[in-house]
Amino acid sequence: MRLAELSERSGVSTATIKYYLREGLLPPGRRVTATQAEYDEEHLRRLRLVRALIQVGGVTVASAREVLAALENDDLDRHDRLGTAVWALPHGPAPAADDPAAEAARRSADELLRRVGWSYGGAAPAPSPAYGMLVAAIAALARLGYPCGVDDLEPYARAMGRLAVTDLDLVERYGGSPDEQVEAAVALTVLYEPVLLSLRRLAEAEESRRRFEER
Amino acid sequence: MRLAELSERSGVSTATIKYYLREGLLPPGRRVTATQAEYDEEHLRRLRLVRALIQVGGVTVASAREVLAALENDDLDRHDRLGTAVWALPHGPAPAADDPAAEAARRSADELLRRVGWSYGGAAPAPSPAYGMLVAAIAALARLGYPCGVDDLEPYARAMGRLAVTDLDLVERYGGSPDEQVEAAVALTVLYEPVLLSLRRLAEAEESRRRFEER
DNA sequence: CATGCTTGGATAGTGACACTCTCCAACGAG
DNA sequence: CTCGTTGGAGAGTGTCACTATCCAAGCATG
Repeated sequence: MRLAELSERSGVSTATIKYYLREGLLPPGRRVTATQAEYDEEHLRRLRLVRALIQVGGVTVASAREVLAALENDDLDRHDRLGTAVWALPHGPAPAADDPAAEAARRSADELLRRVGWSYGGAAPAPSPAYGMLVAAIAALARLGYPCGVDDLEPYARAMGRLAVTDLDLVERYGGSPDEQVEAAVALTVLYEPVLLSLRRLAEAEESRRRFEER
Repeated sequence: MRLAELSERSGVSTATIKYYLREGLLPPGRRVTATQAEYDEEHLRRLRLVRALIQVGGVTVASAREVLAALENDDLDRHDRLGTAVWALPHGPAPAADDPAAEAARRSADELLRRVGWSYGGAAPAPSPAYGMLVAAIAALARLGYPCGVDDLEPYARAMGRLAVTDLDLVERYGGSPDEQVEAAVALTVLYEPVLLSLRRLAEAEESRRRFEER
């Protein structure tokens, strides 16, 4: 199909598709003549994934490029490809090393991860960016004086541990080749984030109504 | 304290504090002379909350202003103030009404909320922005062909329902006046989001290692 | 073949956003 | 008195995700 049809079927403007091509988020089409190119279903699928990452997942163009590159790296096994892709997802700046609140937060995080038995934290050779994100969030909570001790955090960690099992069950049930499974795992990681956050807000509204509403 | 001291104790530059004052995120200080103003602990606390919302929670300045305004609206009870504040939190654009994927997603979302017994969904007089966020995310998943049926989503909703109870337990244990509790509820809603997401990514890495790592 | 529309590629521009810089008059410590 | 500091206001900066404009090369039709 031509660029115009790719645009029509994806709902993305031709200008934006050209931008993605330039930025390397989409592989170039098969050149037919000097000024025309042909795109296929794979391009459409990839384009939809890019849109979902950027619009729904809030991933930046630069991060999306890294994520997609990791997905296509045939040198890695499934676990490492998934790890590398998730590594590239956006995460706030790592907390400063000299901040006392960050230092305490780091200790809380380490103790939490030890309790639930996860690696990839501060003790790992290369802690995941998600670990830095966790430390920054705990430090911010502590600075504001809100409860964020290990006992407070543990139920959240256990809940996420259970959900991760559900996540990967979905991925395996989704089936497909290992390549497709890795792509599915990344897509589900990112796209289920707004699902989780919106469900949590709805659940909190419900619970707040039960506890606080005055009639 | 002077602006400079407020800056020092919060770690926010004076230029940025002036910007927040201009934008109405921070109430003006008590004017001492024509060119000097005095700030107190309440300003410091508010400033830290603003920073946490913006930097850790990823809330925009405009949204933060609305959230803070809702917190101070004395006309509402606790539940409504919390609801209004959470209402103002950022959420993607609501899905188009004429999109068939969005329409199917809306039906899934409605069925899901019916199953777990929550209001504030599509059937409510004014559905929460979180509902729109949920529909948009489900629609994106469906367009990509990933599993997002009601049965797939239900465990996530139930998990978030349980966490919401934990959230509000934290708020009530935190104590303080109703005003402070509402502020705590908003802060915990926003600041626990990165905690949840980072824990989920760490948990997925762990689960992926268990299932996929080749040795 | 002439005409006029479409296509893909390159370049520069736009608008939103969160700051950040510059200037200025009024303090106030030495 | 002087000279650095303070708070306020407006303009400027850097980033980011597009988006509008050009242009030359097709292709479709008379």
